[in-house]
Amino acid sequence: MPEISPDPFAAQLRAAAVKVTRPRLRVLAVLSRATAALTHSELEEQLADSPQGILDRVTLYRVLDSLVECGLAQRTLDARGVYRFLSSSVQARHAAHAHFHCQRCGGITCLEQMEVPVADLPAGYSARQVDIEVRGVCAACAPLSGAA
Amino acid sequence: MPEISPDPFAAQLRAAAVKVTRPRLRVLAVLSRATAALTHSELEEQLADSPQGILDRVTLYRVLDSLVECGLAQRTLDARGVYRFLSSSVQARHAAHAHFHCQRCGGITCLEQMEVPVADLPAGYSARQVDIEVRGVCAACAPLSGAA
DNA sequence: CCGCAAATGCAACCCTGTTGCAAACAGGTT
DNA sequence: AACCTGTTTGCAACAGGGTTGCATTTGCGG
Repeated sequence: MPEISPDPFAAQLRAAAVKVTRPRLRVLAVLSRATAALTHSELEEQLADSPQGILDRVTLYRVLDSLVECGLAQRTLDARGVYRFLSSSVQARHAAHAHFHCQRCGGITCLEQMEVPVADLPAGYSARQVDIEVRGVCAACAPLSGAA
Repeated sequence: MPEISPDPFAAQLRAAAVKVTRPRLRVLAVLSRATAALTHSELEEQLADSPQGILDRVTLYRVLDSLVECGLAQRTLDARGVYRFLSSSVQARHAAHAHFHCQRCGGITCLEQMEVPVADLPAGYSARQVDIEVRGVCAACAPLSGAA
């Protein structure tokens, strides 16, 4: 009987007012150990390798949904259109700023110094996130940029 | 015998050095009539409604691939991770302004009124285009977004 | 200890995008 | 005009990500 277990993940779940369940604890553990955003299948693999064995695909989706909904995780789309999940604590270190995409080398650079404008939206719209993508040619590629 | 047909889309295809085929003409026509980027299934629907009837799903994908490859269309990912296609001529009119991506329906709206900040770049970098993507919930989806 | 809502697990499904292959076609050649 | 060849089309089947329905289990407050 774990009355108030010392588990920090359980505490996070309680603080977020969601039930403390084994699948949620397992997912939270993997997510907060990760250094980058993981796809559903990457999470599934890592969970399967754990001593507790596989976690149902659908359950994993639903656990992720609940974690996103209660703010403990974030969901983003990667360049292939696949969802990636990130624990919010990890995300906090990588906040909202502009990115530069070099059209020549494909590299992505963070533009920490560029200020993010306030979204000016039509009535009824609500913004959750503003992404700025500047496309052009980076310093390394500038000398070569004659050929498109 | 269409030596040089008056069809402007055929001319575009010839200029791009790809064969002039009925499916390509049909897709180009729909794309250049569109005011926003369309998904594959939206295109499929619009084509099915035309007098020429349905166009094969796979053919549509391949036609879009060829149009993207020859530069007559552009492909982007929407907020749901679904490809959207835009004729390049439409894209030209849509250059530097912000877009709103609804996270619920995936729709993309132009935010004409939102000013685009000047890119503040490190030395050596040059910007060609600044994309602003505001993510959130659009007016149509707002009423539904509580019951996530 | 009970009860109930929430969460889990399983099976089946949908949708987007791809691959393989035979038949049809575009467009230059004779 | 008929021919030839590489491209394109259409069909069927597949793959992977993500979702839905439903019966069973479980967290947790009473």
